[in-house]
Amino acid sequence: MNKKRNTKVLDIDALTMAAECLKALAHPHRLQIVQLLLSGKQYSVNEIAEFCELTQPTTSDHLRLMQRCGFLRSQRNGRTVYYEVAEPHLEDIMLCIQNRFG
Amino acid sequence: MNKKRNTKVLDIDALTMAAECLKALAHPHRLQIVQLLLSGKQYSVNEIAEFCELTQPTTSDHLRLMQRCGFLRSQRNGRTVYYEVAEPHLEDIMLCIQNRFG
DNA sequence: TTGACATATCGACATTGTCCGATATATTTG
DNA sequence: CAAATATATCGGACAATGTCGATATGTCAA
Repeated sequence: MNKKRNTKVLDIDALTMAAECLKALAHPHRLQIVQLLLSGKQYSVNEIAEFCELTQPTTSDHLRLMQRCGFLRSQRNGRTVYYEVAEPHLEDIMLCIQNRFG
Repeated sequence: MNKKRNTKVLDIDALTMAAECLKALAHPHRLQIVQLLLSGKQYSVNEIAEFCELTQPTTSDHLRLMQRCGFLRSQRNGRTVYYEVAEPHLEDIMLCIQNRFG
């Protein structure tokens, strides 16, 4: 027992947290970043900025936002910081999205 | 061939549409409404407003927003308008969310 | 230590989102 | 038609977000 399966109806506090995380995904460039990082590789801030055609500070803002809610993780190597996916569920959600819009 | 399976990498235009839809979900009360409607039943605006403890106009705003992006559908019966889920993928996405936060 | 490079943070500004009260529209009932 | 009920829309107040340039911090190389 206490298998603690999913599919539980969430209360308003859990829904508030979920909404925060959804907001962190609900942006074209942030989705683009997630898609890039889901390839499994790590990418530097500059590589991501170039890929998304964003300025470096804006890119850094997006990355920080997604890191704050646990979607991404960063790792410094010398003067370069590499970002990667930290939340396995991200792949499921991106599959839902690609399934709906692809 | 042309099985046109999902899991395609989306371009920036598709990601922009996806982000719009995610924004429509990224709100505590709207998630609460979706959870309620996913029970399969239809609910009137007033029932939803009472359930979410919102005013009637605010509830109507939320419902309209989710209807505009195809998540919900409405149906008038007399002077009452009933809302229900129109997008089957909503269930998958809510399962992802409940799986992550439940 | 100095210079160069990569990233993070800050301040300002425009845009958007949320919410409500007031009011308009639609429908039924008398 | 008038009153009552259910919903939709509008206008405005206020908060949150997105973006950038300027600049700070961190790291390496010489």
